[in-house]
Formats: sequence, structure tokens, C-alpha cells
Amino acid sequence: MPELPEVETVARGLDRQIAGDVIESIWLGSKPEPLKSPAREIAAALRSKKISRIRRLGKHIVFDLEPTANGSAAVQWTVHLGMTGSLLVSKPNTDREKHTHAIAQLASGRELRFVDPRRFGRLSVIEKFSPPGAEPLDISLHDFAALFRGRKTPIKSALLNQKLLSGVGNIYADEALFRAGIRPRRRASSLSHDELRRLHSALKRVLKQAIKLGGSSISDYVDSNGDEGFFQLKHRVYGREGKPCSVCKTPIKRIVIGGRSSHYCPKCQV
DNA sequence: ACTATGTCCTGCGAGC
DNA sequence: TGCTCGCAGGACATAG
Repeated sequence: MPELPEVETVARGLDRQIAGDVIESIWLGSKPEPLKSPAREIAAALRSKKISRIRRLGKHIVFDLEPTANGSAAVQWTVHLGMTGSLLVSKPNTDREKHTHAIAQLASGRELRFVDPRRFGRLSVIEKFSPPGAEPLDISLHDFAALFRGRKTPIKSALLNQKLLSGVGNIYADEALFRAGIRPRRRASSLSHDELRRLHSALKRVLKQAIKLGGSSISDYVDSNGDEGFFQLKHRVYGREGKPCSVCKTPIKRIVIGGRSSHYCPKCQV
């Protein structure tokens, strides 16, 4: 589910709501825990910590925790939402949703709940998190072009490779390729300079617009308030198989690339 | 080093 | 109504 715009929306919402709050304690649920770090390490690292800020790096939500007086080092708590994860700020007496795997009790009396039906999400504690790839909203055209040099893989797969770009997912890869007029199966190394320029610009444009609209709510994505996004209304190809292209009316095609469904207009994209 | 494929999990909608 | 199948925003491990 959550790609860069959705994760950005959640992180901004959390920063607005709970930055400055203190995690009094944490409850970690059930057997196959969605944890990268050991449970006791996470619990110990979060207990009594003040959250100085919350932000997005790649598709990760990063909580900066202030060091405590007894000299413990400053650490970060990272949350990856996987396909179906959500982080919700709730009143403590509200019903616990099914598939709630972690709850942080905050000093303000609220709770931060991690809910994830498919359990692909991950929680972890780390000294300083850094995403593996470049930040799509910041990367220069020069560096962007260099990412794809000599790569035989389809451009769609390259866009999804988090070691190249951190944050692009299936929806925004398809939407950016449509806006740039490039077919998803094209070999990454085959793109001309002009195509790379268009893709670089289209990707930033689509991500920024999606952030403005609070992301795409396809099935169960909601932000930290439980509110839906609206960018799904702006999708031109994703999820529109067989429907007419918004530009030329040609039916949108759906193919599978690297195991991921990929949507494009056979006339507008070359 | 790079690329393709399978796997982890649960839920939902389509089709029979 | 109720079953089975395919599919779903992601990211890893593994094999070639």
C-alpha cells in the first residue's frame, strides 16, 4: 500500500499530532511479531522516551527519540508499513482493531497503534537510519540518469528497486511512466536523455501532487487520523485496465513485470 | 554485479 | 449462499 506519498502523509500527520509527546510504555502483540529488532530491545529503547520529531525517509517512518538523562544514546524508531500497515493516533478507550500488533501509550493519554493485517510491516530500533537509495524528490537529473545506465532490467522494475530510488512503489511507477510517455517494459538503459528528463520530471510531479492530495486510498490506506487520501481520483493508468485512456481513449493495458501488475496506454506510451 | 523468481501473510471480489 | 481462485500498495532470500 503505502508508497512515498502515503508514508509522507502519515509521517506529517504524526509529527503534527504527537511530536513532543512521551512514550510511557509499549505493548507488542502476538506470535510472529512484525519486528526487525528483538522485542525486548524495542520495548527498552522506547520506554520513557520523548519523541522529538517524526519524518519520512524512503518508505520508512522515522521517530527521532531524545536521549534520556541517564546517558542512553539517542536512537531512532523506524516503522515500515509494508502493504497494509497503518499507524493510528487513538483514544485509549476506543476498540482495538483486529490485527493490532503494537500499541504505544503516550504521556498525553493517547495511544499510537500499529495495525497491519498482512503482517508485511516492520518495526525496528536503530542508531541512525539511512535509506538504501536516493530520495526521489531531491535527486538531480544527472544522478537520476546515472541510476539506469547499463541496466537491462525493465524501467518499471528499476523504478521499484529501493536501492536505486527509495520510496517509489507500484502505483507511482506506473503513473510516472504514463506521464512521461514511456512503456514500463522498456530496458532501463535504452531510455534517451530526453526520456530520462521527462521521467525525472514526471516522477517528481506525480509524487508531489499525490502528497498534496494525501496519497492514494486503494483498499485500506488511511492516514494517522484514519482519513483517506484522494490521489486515486487522479490515477490515469493504475487500476484502469480496459478503461479508455484519458488522453486518446485507447483501452489501458495491464501486463505483469517482475511479478507486479503494470498498467499503460499502448498508444501514448512508447 | 546484476536479474528473475518465489515467499512471507490475510482479505476481498469475481466467477462458478 | 458458499466455495475456490487470483490478486493486492513491499521487500527480502535465493538461484542463475
